[in-house]
Amino acid sequence: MDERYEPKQIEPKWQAEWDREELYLTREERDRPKFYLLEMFPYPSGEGLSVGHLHNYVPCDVIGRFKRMQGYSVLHAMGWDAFGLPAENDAILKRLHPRETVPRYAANYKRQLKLVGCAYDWTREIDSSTPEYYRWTQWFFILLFKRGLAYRAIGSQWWCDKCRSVLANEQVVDGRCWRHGDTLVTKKDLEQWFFKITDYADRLLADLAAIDWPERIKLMQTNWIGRSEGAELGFPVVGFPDREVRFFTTRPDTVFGVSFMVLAPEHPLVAEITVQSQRAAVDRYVNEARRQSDIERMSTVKEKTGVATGAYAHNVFTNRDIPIWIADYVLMGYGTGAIMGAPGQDQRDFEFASKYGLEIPRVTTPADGSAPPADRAFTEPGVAINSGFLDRMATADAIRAVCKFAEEKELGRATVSYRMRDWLISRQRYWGCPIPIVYCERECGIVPVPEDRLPVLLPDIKDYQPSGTGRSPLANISEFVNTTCPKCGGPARRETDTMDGFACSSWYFLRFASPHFNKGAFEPAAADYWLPVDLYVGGAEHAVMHLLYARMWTKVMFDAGLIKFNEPFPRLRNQGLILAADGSKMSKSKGNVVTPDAMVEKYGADALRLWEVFMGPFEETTNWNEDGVVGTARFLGRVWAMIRRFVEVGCPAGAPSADTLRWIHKTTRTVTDHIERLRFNTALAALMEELNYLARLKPGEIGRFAIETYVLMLAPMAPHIAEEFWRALGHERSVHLESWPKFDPVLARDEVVTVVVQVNGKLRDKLEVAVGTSEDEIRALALKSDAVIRHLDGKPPRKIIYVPQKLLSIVV
RNA sequence: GCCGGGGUGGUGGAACUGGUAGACACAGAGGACUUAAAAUCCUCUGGGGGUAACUCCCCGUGCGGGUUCGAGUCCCGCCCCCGGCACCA
Repeated sequence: MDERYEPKQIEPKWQAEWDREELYLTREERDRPKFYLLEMFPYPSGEGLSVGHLHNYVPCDVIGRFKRMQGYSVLHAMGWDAFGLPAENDAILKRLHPRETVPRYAANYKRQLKLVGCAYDWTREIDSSTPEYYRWTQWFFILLFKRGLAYRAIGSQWWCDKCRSVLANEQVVDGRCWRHGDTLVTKKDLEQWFFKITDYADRLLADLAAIDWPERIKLMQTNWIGRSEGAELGFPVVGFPDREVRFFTTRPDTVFGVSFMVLAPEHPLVAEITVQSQRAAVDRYVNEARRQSDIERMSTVKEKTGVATGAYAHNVFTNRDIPIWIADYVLMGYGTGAIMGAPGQDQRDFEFASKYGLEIPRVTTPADGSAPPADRAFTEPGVAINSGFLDRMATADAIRAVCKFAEEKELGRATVSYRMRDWLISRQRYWGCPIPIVYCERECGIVPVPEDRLPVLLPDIKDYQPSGTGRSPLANISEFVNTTCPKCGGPARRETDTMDGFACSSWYFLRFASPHFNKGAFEPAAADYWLPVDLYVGGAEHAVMHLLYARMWTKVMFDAGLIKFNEPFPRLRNQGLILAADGSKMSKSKGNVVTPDAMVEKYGADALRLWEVFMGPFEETTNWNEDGVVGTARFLGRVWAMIRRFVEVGCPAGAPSADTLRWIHKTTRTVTDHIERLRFNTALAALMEELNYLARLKPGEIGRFAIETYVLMLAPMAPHIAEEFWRALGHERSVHLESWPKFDPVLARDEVVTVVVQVNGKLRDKLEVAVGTSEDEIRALALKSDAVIRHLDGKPPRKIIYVPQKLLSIVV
């Protein structure tokens, strides 16, 4: 060993050696317990990895190495979420081609991950933009299609002018595009492909109970799915014998208080029922609503607006005709696009009715007999009044009664509504997985491409820029578009839209189990062994996108009998964000990105790794502070000095003292426990504490056992230096093939404990006593203590509380 | 507005189920080594006060109350920060 710790002398050397030994190939030994560890696979960006990204990858690498040492077969691989808008947008900006940039960026990510010593099995690397991969994305599309879960529909869709494509609901954030925060989305009428995720709403909701995920992610999904129980009812339109306004309500008990109806401006009935005198005003309002951005339209602070259609509906409960209005607070996409106005019991309806002078009947009153508020709606459950056959019923009973009545009279039924919409997956873009569908020009209609003719290859074209016409650039490639119908052989045209990038990431976790399998998306036996993922780690930003989609696809595969599990990620954790030193986000445009390359150059990969885990709790957001790397580098230098001294005197076997033995076992216990609980910062602190103890001893007093145990525990976090130590200690084989040390709880036990003595709840003395000292002895010792006597002030103790081996509390 | 998460020294953060607040580090101060500097090592380091000295005293985990022998931790009421949702009938 050199006198000084020089990371540059050892890190490249061991990385090359590990590669040569193929140390990190997955050991797929099916009789061993398995551990499938997975980070959300990244979209390789041109900016490369920052030290912020490593706050995810380094701790996961620690877990993978730790589990491997514990004897698990570990699957830990990396791949690239390469298809999709982010990659294409970047290439457009740089006037390059994604086919060129994506592999280049991915290679750079890979280089950086290797630079910091991450132990991925690179023989399992995957790239979602390669035909070997997207062939199976297409296969899944067809699976969904065949199961009735992929359908085509026309409708008003979110459109981003910068992406020049439609977007899914999940990709619209605050009325803006998820990739272009400065661009408000608009609506466009297009025929599009959807996945019927709403069919899975109930299961996606119910199965959340059984998975170990951060509570806040579960909540976001729960809110996103937005399940509401209620009833769907219909009131006839006066003067239109075969027309009715159908509406959904969560409060069918308030039907006797319905004094008006409101349709969404886009509602198809509007054009039909509007009376001549109102037509101009209605048209103006509808156009205005369409022009408005949704961020304006959905603002809750905005005053309610609306226009009467002049038409009336018949409230079959009150037997009265009530006006039908249109208003933009009613959304076409939820329920039926129409509501009943019950202003006495709904605050929004109350505001609307107040503004337009509509009647405000009160049909619910507080159960305790108090008066309902006069200046707003009473929205709580209570007791029905002025409600015919519902009078005096509690809200819950009245709801049931109305549903029963409605079913008997065929007016409607109890039902459940969700705010989640189907997943719009068509994109009018080039860089995505082609949708494997053909439109037959004779009579076969929509025909899926047969499985044995997959993949539908993405043509290699130069001008891939989105057209903005609502059609993908693929529509201009006649060789691609024109084909024959797989069914009848007649002339046919290909679907030219590509899939949302989130389709590719909805099944990739299965691909790692058998990444080169070419007879299916995955090899069943491999999937059975490895899946589901034992620990899934990624950012919280995917809560209602990737994480919801992947759960849906998994359930589809489960239903199709392809896999035996129905949740892909039973245990999920979100790593905390690393911000720049000033608390802002790291970005190239701000020039505040700290790269692993710079940190490795300055301090070495191991010191960087240690600081990544030491700077704070894994799941919490922290600001980057380079000074900390100095500290972890210094720590490694001190370990180096200790081990060098030990090696120089010939690695004496030594006979550790009881104290030393206790330190070893206690530290092993702490480090094991804390890594398991993903508390890497405190695991490392325990190793630092033990070093502070060991470094004061002479090599002969420490002994080989203590040194080796220490090196083994350091290995997952600082793999290079640990390898250097291990070999210097005379071992032929890599430290990373060794077993994780076990601790002996008996040897870890303290011989002396500190018992705290309190008088009236304040700490007054500390007694160092042998473990097992009796309460009586401790009481006697405490009452003899000068400090205690002083604070007792001559009074006799009224009460003494004893917490064994910990504390004695005297009350006077 | 609603729903989560959080607020602890100069800084990052420790403190398992109510039981020694500030582990482990960073920064800072002083000292050793050195011609000097860097590196390294040692000591001190929440605030205030007291003492010849100490094993001394008081205060202290966003704010105000409460429960308890004992509260960073539990309860009630506020303030602030971060994240999510936001007219979903």
